[in-house]
Amino acid sequence: MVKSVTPPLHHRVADELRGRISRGQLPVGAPLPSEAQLCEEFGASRGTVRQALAALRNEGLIGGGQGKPPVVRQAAVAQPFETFLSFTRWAREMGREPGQRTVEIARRGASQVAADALGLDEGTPVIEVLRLRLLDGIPTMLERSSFVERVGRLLFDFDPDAGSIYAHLQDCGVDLRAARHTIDAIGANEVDADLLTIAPGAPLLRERRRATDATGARVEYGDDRYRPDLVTFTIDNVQTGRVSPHILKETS
Amino acid sequence: MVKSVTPPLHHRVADELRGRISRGQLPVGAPLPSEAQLCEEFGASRGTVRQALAALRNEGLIGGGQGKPPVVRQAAVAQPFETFLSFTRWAREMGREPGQRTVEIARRGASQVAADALGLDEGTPVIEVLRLRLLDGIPTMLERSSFVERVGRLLFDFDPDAGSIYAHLQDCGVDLRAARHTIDAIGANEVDADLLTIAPGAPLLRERRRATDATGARVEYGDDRYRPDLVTFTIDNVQTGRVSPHILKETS
DNA sequence: CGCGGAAACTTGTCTGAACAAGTGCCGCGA
DNA sequence: TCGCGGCACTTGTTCAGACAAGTTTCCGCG
Repeated sequence: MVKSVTPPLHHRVADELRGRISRGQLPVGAPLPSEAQLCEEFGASRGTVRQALAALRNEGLIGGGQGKPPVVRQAAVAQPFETFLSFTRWAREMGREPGQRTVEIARRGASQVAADALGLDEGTPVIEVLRLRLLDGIPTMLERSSFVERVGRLLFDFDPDAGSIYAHLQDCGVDLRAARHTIDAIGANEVDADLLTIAPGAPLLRERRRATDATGARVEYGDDRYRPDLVTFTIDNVQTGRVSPHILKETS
Repeated sequence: MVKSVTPPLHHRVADELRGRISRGQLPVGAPLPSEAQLCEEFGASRGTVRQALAALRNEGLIGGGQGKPPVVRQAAVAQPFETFLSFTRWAREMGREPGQRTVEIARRGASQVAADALGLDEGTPVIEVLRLRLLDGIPTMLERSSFVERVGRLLFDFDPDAGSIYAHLQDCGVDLRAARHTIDAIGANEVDADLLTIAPGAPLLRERRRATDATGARVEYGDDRYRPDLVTFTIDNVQTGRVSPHILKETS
């Protein structure tokens, strides 16, 4: 039984506007309808409409100043967040062909490290996924994920070789909101070396990830190991101005 | 004549709360005062307080769900730009004692890699600096920098063991403005291993840097190699919101 | 003592209103 | 014709109130 409630009005307004922008109905640079017009169109009060506009502003979709109607800024924003979350999407954006092979998916007691990162007791059941990621057929990254049971459960009725785990979770109503990534280097162990077709002990670029949902509850602990000759991380910094540092993964 | 207007109330509320969080007055995990309490404290209406809380929420500073008071998610963070630029300042902010030993400072023809990064011809004179950086006396990072001659020249009337090269350049009117950092992993070579007191071939976390001044001219190419057991990079991502991801270096 | 449920409390959503502040345009006057 | 003032329109800020929905607390009943 799916609980099917109509989403809040300000969400519907925001979604509708997002849709018009992404459909090109509101082209880049075009001014949005005034708040008063939106109020009338959606039968909402101004506060509600402003709430929707604030959301779009946050996403960088619209900009504009006082006295002037808001203006469409850009159609598709590649959130840096996605960069780390969806290997599939990232690869395609780079013009490479993503591939993957699920080595293992299992329900077992959390390891010391994973339990610690998820705030669980060691041995609490979690769902572990071990996937080998390919770029144009070349083994590129090894992904070890531990999901808390509440979320990982959703993965058993899903073919992990089909596509993005995150996209599937999103569809199931899990909304990954924030993540903390820790980047370091580590030597390849026997398993790493075997799957990534490199020598044991070879340096790997490691990204460990702790993802949380909207409530701040920890949902996933991940350990991704990249071949540093194939993937690097890039950060752009600007001292003055308010350009946000951009994080990119790049292939070489 | 400075136009001194009092900022909007919801900004003042948000700033005050941000301050309490970064001062540790509201520790991580602690619940914020309820909206009603904040209304009374600031003499604001609930709408205004909610506007302030919404700002903090999409900065990722607070989280929480309906029915529960919002919870402090993470403390405020340092300026990401400085993080990569000044080892000295970063170390002190971490409460560690920075140290350094200048292994070499020389004027010589640029290597292939450095020339490429600086947009020079191979063999064009550059100033190269090789410094070993210490944390609490422990060799932690090996820094190889190549400065274009115009800037590097300023380094000869400066004691590189005294403190920050960047601070000195800033004093000399060189205005480092932007940088692109590329992060990967690499095995330690003989020199690295010797200076960092690790085994040859051990994995190192490498950050390569291309810094430009205000005019966009390339000024420095750097290759920093960190012991991954001592230093990691951390990136915080929040999905909604236009908030810049924060990049941190952390010691372990 | 334990458990269920009601009550109190908290945040989420929405409305309607008012004033301030910034922008753009139109028309009047020089 | 040109310039400038003012008006109409827009967004920004703030308030007060109402109901919905989720959480916590606590009391009374078994």
